[in-house]
Amino acid sequence: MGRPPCCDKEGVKKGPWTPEEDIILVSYIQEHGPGNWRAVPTNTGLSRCSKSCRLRWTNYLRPGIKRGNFTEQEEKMIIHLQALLGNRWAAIASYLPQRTDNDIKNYWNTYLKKRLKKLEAGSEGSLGNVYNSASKPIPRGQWERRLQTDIHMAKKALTEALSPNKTLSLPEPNNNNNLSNDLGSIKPTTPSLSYASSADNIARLLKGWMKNPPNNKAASKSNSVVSTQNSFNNFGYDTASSEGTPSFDAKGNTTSVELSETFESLFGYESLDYSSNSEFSPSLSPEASTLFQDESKPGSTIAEMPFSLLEKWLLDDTKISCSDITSSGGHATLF
DNA sequence: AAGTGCATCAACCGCACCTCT
DNA sequence: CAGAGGTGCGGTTGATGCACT
Repeated sequence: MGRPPCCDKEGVKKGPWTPEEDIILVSYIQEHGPGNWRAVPTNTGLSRCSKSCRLRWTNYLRPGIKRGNFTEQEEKMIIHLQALLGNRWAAIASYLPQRTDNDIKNYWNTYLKKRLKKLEAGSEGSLGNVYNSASKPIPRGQWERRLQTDIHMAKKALTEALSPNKTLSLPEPNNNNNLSNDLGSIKPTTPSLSYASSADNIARLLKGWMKNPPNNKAASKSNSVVSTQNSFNNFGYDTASSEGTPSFDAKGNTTSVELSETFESLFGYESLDYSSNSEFSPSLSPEASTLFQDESKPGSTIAEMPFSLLEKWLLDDTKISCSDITSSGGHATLF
């Protein structure tokens, strides 16, 4: 017996979302919160598939999303994480605040993959810098070995971080900047700004829409959320109390592990430039928060999820010794 | 200026997983 | 335990814009 489609194909609108649809969707979510997507088209009157609504929200309308212009640090992170995790874009996105898996996937497929290919082909690209701060071209084998070493270092650090005698700091929501800078300690993060910045994000979108009337494609992309930006403060995410107060924190679990900075330090990155964007502070993206704490799963906590994830990762790989890594012929086939 | 090819990215599709009954 | 429904994820597509000729 075949499964019925998530939505009947007839009467379901496809294609780009209009600002009006965005407004409707955002208003609804504002009122009811994300989730129960099945009910969204019914309750809003949108002629959209529930999946389409969810996608639109998570990839575009959701507050706290940073779009375009990947920084060099983000680029490096993506490359490292892709090597570590493979094409698990959602997982990768969880380490890149503000970025959606779709965004990262697109960026990888359209840009990074090609550059890496070029690199592999022997041509020098700036990506060579990822593994060579001196910006010198490095032979493939060399940078791959270097990658392997980085991976090993990351794992080692994580192992230390997760070891019983190394306590993770689980800061108060507003205290997340005051974390150990110990290389091995994994910085917990709060999902804070994600939703906290929602109003700002939406305001930005709105600005764009104002500048580009709805008949313009770009306008239809962003904007929308006009009348709702202020009310995001009551979004159920408590963006108002915002000053970074995690909205997801309703359950009192703000102890997610932020690996991004761990990776940064592990790989010698400079800090991601959150400071350049006052809206941002290091934290998990909503994506990450979703990964680590499903809103619909009361039992799970931010604290638990990343640990199990990391533990699994470590356990899966503790068999791979450093020597294995460095002598494996230089291929990042860890999984 | 017009035509063509390429790049980008939002959105769709299908599968897998999870939860509930 | 099994089946159904809901959600999430990754791969892929298609529309659009841009660059080049």
